[in-house]
Amino acid sequence: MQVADAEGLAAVSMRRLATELKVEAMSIYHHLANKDAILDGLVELIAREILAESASATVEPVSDWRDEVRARSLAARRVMMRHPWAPSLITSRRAIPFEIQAVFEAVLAAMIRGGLSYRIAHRGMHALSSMALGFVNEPFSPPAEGSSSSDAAAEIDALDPAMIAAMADVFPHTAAMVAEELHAESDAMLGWCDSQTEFEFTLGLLLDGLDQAARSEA
Amino acid sequence: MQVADAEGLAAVSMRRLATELKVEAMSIYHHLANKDAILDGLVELIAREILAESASATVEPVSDWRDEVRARSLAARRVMMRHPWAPSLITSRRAIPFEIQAVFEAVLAAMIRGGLSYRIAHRGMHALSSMALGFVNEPFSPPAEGSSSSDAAAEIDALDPAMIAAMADVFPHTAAMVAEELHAESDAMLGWCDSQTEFEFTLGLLLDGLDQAARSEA
DNA sequence: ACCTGAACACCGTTCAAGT
DNA sequence: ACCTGAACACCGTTCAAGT
Repeated sequence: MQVADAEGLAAVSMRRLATELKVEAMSIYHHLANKDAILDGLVELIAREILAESASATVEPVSDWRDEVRARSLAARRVMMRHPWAPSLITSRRAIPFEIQAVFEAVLAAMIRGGLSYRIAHRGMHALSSMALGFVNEPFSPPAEGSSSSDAAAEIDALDPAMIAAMADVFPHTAAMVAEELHAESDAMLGWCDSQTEFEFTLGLLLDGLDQAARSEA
Repeated sequence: MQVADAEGLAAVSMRRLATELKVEAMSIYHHLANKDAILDGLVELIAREILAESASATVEPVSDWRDEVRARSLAARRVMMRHPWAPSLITSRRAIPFEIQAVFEAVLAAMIRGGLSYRIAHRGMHALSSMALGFVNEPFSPPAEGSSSSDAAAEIDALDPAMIAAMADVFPHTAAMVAEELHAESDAMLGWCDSQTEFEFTLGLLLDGLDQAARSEA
């Protein structure tokens, strides 16, 4: 992380990391599978930093859900600004890592506590994360590039009810949202997130909001 | 572009491109300065494709500015979906390329024709492009990473009135927006785009819109 | 003017060999 | 169990040499 912050993510190489650790590059492979493990670790550090940074947002019981979501969004942004390489790294990972999922769960929980339906909250999650990260992978459908047929099988497995039930303990709101949206969906073939619908929803929110801002300005 | 679409941007290497052209890798350097020129070319192709794709959006004189902006946003999205490597490539470029600037100008023009102030339109541009691309560089302040002091000088030069006047012929609305925002700004030291303000504005738009969607649902 | 081969300084990763 | 050196198949780029 120090190397990435100082010289960019491109400077983070196995050989560079090795010299930083005063060891040969090949020694690292005795402790970590490959470079992907290091990148996963970086994402994990970012997620933990976001949770720590947003700890202040959860102290007092808030009246308006927007206050907590706003505070958490701004906290995430502060972390991203400290580590400008983070957004593109996170979005480039094939699946959403566990730790990032935990960040999402916290925001989702705030929305649900605020009385939003899972449907609206789901769309809100897409809107907020696209603002902070750009295009974001769906939690359970990583088509990514170079996805082999075995990966496709893994996607389908990840959507089965047993998997969702197992997740309910750790991320209750996320699991509930997935379950409800899956149930409502008639054609689950396209994946439970219809990105096109999410995009158009966010677009409508922004356009209507801008229009209103323009009117209240005049 | 064919290689990038088929195998991802990582597959686009000088050596690979050379074999594709049935030539040695080093020959390319007699025609192009370096790999950056190839990446610039890819961005240029994407921008042209967006303009072609949104051509249909500009045919009829529209009553509501939101219709044209929506059509252009969806056109841009269709192009991005065809070339999933494009958003991260575009955002990773240090400055906004001329051709992408032309795409922005067209959207901005639609907003201004619709009666939006430059201030609201400016914020709208940030909101829309962060949705489509994630964090986006400011057109005249590419801090990027590894920016040398000479780059910093170039930034300041790009903001001088002569530069803005020269741009007015090509991108009139963009130039007008920059001029007006620069004038309004008391402390131009921080750059004419205050990213924090833009972020909070978009965030507020989304939160208020979600709240309204939740209320109208109930 | 255009192309090429060898070379340099890098990558991630494997594998047999050391302690 | 942990580390290492050599090696393999890649990068972008330079430079002197070819036609």
